[in-house]
Amino acid sequence: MAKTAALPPIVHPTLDEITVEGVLRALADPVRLGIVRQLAAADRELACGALTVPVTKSTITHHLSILRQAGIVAGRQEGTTRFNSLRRNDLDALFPGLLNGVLAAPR
Amino acid sequence: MAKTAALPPIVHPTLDEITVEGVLRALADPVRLGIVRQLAAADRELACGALTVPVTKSTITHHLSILRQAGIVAGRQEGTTRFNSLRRNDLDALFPGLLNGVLAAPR
DNA sequence: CGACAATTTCGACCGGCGTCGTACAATGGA
DNA sequence: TCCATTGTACGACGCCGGTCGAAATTGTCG
Repeated sequence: MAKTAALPPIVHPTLDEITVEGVLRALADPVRLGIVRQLAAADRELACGALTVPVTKSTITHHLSILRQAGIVAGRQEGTTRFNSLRRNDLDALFPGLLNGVLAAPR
Repeated sequence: MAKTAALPPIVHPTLDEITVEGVLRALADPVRLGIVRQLAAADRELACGALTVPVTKSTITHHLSILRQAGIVAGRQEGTTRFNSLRRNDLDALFPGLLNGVLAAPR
């Protein structure tokens, strides 16, 4: 009981808070790019643990935080699990073609 | 004397040497993004000195070098002046929509 | 030739970021 | 109730990269 009411409210930037530079900075890291690619390929929500990345969990948390702040990823809490999804619609609306161009890249 | 430049041979990556991560890293800097925007807006070659950026000349050189190595900018030497242009066609071929998305961004 | 203009190179500084390990919190089951 | 699972918070460390100033290179014009 005694809910310490401390569960971190997951905040996401609104459309007008998302900047192209923030998005580019967030994507300009191999680990984060890998995460985005996996989310795009899965085309559904993925838990942190379902991501295949060459770093420790705490680092994953850090990267997901950056991706969320940049407006690229949305997070939804369910129990002890946090599901992450691509904000594809929002990104396409703001920067048409950007995400496609990135994902279509051979490398 | 038929001038065959003994100047620094300006090297540019070929299409298959350009990586999306390199491009994203290069674009993920406000100064470089400003340079790219100016080149895109001008739609022609621009000399270093014609760029409006809040840094020193030597820093501009550094940024242009990175943009060139990333495959975003092409350089052409003429006298003491170096003209820079966007490799728009190449980028569009590799990452269709990426450049447009970036340039169309409100901010 | 000599002065000037355009840009690069070099060296140095320093702040930020990616990384890890450990400790901690919340949840759901045995 | 105890514990396993899942993820976050925090502090520390090392390195990469953006910045500058000064010196060097190259070309142009008197």
